[in-house]
Amino acid sequence: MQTVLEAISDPTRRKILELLKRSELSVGELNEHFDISGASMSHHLNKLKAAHLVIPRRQGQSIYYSINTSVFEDAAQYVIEFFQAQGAKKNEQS
Amino acid sequence: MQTVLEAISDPTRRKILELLKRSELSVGELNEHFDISGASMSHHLNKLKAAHLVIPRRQGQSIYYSINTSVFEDAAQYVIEFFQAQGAKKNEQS
DNA sequence: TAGATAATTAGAGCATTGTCTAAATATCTA
DNA sequence: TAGATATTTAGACAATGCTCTAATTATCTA
Repeated sequence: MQTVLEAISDPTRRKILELLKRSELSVGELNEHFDISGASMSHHLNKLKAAHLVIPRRQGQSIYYSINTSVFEDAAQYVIEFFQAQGAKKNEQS
Repeated sequence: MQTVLEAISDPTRRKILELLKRSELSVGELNEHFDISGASMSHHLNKLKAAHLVIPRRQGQSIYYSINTSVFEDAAQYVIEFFQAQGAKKNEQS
């Protein structure tokens, strides 16, 4: 979970995830949405891969990335619970 | 929101928040739960303050910190939406 | 097989982060 | 007012992160 939270703490990587939520994209297609080098894009994709948030699929010369739904949902669950515990505390007090 | 996500990407700060969700604590009381110096604890509390996730209250020589509920809930909402959009996409596809 | 294209890896530069000790600030109490 | 206690700030240090260009790897195609 640590790698997931670090992964989504960077704005570029959150934007990558937002784009991939809409559709699978190649590295080149992804990079059209940013002002960074291909090497930097690879760096961010490596972090997302390390957190198992994305999955690469080679097709010819291109590599297409897509969201790893199961990890994405696990992360959602963790973060939601982390924050909602406060709501629970509030109810206890009232 | 950026500062909030960076704030919760650190394990020490998440643990601080978990402790404060249960009850307001002074810096010294908080620090008993960690193996770091008081200066490091101050550093983390500064980050949490910068994200408006916690609120300090001086009482005598001690400073008590508590969760800033409204920001905490805003952050929850943001993160939930960020992750749940993927669920929405899944439904579209099915 | 060469050359072109797509992506990753290597290596360096610079900023940021988390840690520490020491010094400074704020408050209490004798 | 002095000394003690609680916390923050200053300054330094090592590790990590994001960026770049250049080189490397993998694939396709003529």
